[in-house]
Amino acid sequence: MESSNSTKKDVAIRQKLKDYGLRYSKPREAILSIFGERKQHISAEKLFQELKERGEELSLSTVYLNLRVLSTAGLLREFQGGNGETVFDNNTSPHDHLVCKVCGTVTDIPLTYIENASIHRQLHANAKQYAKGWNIDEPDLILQGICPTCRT
Amino acid sequence: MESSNSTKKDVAIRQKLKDYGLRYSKPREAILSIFGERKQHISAEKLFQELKERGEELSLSTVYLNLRVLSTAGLLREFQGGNGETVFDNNTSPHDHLVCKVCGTVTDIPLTYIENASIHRQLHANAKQYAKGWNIDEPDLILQGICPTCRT
DNA sequence: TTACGTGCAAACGTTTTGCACAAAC
DNA sequence: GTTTGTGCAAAACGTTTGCACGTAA
Repeated sequence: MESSNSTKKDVAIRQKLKDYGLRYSKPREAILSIFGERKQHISAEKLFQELKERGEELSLSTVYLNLRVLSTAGLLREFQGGNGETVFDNNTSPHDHLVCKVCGTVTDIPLTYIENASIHRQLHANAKQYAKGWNIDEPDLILQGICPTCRT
Repeated sequence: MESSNSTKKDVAIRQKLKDYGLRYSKPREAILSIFGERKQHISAEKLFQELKERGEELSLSTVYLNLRVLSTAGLLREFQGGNGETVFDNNTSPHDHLVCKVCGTVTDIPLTYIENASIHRQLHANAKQYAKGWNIDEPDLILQGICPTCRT
């Protein structure tokens, strides 16, 4: 059972780690496995809870450490949520973010809706013009607002 | 000396507090006084240091508390800096923000450069279209990048 | 066998909170 | 006189770090 459960995905994740120059470890596989399924941002603490629920045995500090390592390597993207939590998602699908000022919820805004090429080209050009010396080649756009739940 | 030093500005700040339904206190005056001068974002800790340098006697917890109160009242704007610090600026002049992913530096991008009306109208329209139920009437745009200092 | 990942516990920096006192209205 | 702000110290929270051990290559 266990071996049949850890065949294809296992191999894919091992390869991905190798591609990014990282060693394989069970915690890393578990973490990447979750990010592979859910295309949603998640905090270290919540990720740790989810891993525990799945029966994974790893420590919180390992989660923190690997989220950093994986982000630095480029496998994950990291940014500040609205309530002081650092949040991660996988870096594969380009999209912008909508952050609730009240509860900190982070919601994706897919390319097709907000990130049309013209807007980003303008933003990028203008920012570059003003922020000389900055490296903003990857336009990572964050809009703030108040989510439906918090409006009440 | 002291009374002549606290005439006009004092009165203006007292009035502003009253307008926003807040009581006057010496710490609040000192805090608003700083935000009135510098149109720059500042963290609670740095604000506390600056107040101490000016000879103001107030506690760090009072700074935190009042930054919250003043933000909630609408006198200040609050958002997450790049390194887990919450940062505040006064809410008077509309502008966007450029945040360094490495050191957390927050740089203003004035209206004229990045926030031209057309971009914001597009962003706003698109976000509204997608993020139904969200309240994003105040487009507060955050661009991420790496600042000149951290590029090396 | 060497370099790197892990777990634990302790430390850290930022922010919040409880309480007794003081000041504003 | 009542309501609200303050200072202090302690606690809470998210995150990092040091170290001894374990595991991948």
